[in-house]
Amino acid sequence: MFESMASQGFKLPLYEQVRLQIQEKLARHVWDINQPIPSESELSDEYHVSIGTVRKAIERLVEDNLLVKIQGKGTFIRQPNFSASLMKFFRYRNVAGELIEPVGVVKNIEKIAPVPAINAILKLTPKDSLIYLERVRLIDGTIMLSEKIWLSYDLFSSLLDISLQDFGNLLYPFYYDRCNQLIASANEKLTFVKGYKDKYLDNPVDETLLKICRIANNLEHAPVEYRESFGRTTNFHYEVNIV
Amino acid sequence: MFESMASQGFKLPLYEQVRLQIQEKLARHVWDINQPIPSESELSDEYHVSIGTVRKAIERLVEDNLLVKIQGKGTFIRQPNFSASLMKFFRYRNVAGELIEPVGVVKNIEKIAPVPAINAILKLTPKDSLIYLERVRLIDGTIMLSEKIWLSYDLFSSLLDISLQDFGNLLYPFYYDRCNQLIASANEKLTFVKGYKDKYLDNPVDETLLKICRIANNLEHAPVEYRESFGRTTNFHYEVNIV
DNA sequence: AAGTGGTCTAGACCACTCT
DNA sequence: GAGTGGTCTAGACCACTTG
Repeated sequence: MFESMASQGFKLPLYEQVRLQIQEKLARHVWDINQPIPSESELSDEYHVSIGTVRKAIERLVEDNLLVKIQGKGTFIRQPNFSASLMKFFRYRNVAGELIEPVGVVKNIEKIAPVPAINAILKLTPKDSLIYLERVRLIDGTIMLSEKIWLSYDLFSSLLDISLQDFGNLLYPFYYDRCNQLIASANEKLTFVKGYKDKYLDNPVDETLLKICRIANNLEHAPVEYRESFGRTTNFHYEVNIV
Repeated sequence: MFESMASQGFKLPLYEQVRLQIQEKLARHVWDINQPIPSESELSDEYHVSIGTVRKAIERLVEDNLLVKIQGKGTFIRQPNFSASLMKFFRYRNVAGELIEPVGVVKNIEKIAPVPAINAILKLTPKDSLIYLERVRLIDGTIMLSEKIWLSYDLFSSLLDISLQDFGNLLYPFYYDRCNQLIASANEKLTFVKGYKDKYLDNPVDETLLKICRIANNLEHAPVEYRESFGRTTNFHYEVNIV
């Protein structure tokens, strides 16, 4: 670990250095996703640190939801579960009275010039290009939400190769599969607007609409998506756990 | 630690037993809140376990926000900070355009008979009495939110001794000081209602109102408060971090 | 200098899973 | 039985705070 001590600066604890090395290997998909990663004793041999130090490094990665330990079997790479995702907070009640996730349909995706406010939010330089995406969300075939999404062009350019109808119901799996960006956390602000007329949303002009602004972050806590959603309040349902 | 091993059942790891012992002392206010708790080596002597085991127990209590470690000084009991609390998510924009927390005024508090639905939410037996509390929240002197709050009578009976005007702007400090209940987590559901006429809220009858249902939990993760808030959407602002 | 928590080690034994 | 992670120990040295 001596070279990495030098390259990382002398202040970083050993277990943090080990953590970064493992995290880097995870990002490079060095290990088979269906097999356990090397055991703690193997890793302690590989990095020439004690097993306790490896355990502490892995402990951190488990906290960050990158790894899962299973006693007796090994330590595994966590598979993101988008269908039961923590990212899904709002639902609508359908005609049957069930709370369901609105179906998503992408209407437009294009490369656009930088927008100062958005570039600032996504912590990009003022001259970085963006991807702009329009998407609607439907309940029982009716558009309830209209979403405007901005992404870094550099990170997400491969999304432009997908034709609109090939986008599935969820976007985040595409971010993950195509662009290697796993959305791990987010900040949401809910406010209300009145007199807003949306391109896709068929709302009475005097109706109060919900506006949701989301900044979504990847595993490295870097903001990678900014989203503004305009939604009808009828049958809307938002649920969140606060800790 | 042998007696406690017997009383706790033989399955609980040592560090969990130590954690529970420390947690119990915290609940009984055994230690001065302005002084560090006994050092890790003192605790390892007291409980006859290794220092690593004490460290693991304390680690858990730090994660639960019960303790704070400061290197070189010691481990301290965490003081709840209600004014900058994690519990404050919604704000309103005042006439000056600033986002502020609405001022809270308690209008009514009384002991009431059990309500099956509420008793179920608070995980009480069907015959446990309740405390019912009505409260309004104001911005610039205008009532924007009307809150109905239900609490366990057994846990919160001492609140009945407080006269209405002595309740401060915040309720949770009273829960903590008078009833030893620290609110540590919560679940909130936001929906909308139309045609609801509130006793305190001076809203047009056709106005869409926000309805917030909150279940708030103490440090032991037990639900202790159920709250339904009806609010006007004008200038409303809700913000949450999702992890 | 003394005391605190922070890092790191080496090794023991236990509980669980697979074959 | 062999291999995995889970628990627990005993002791070393470092970094920070206070007197």
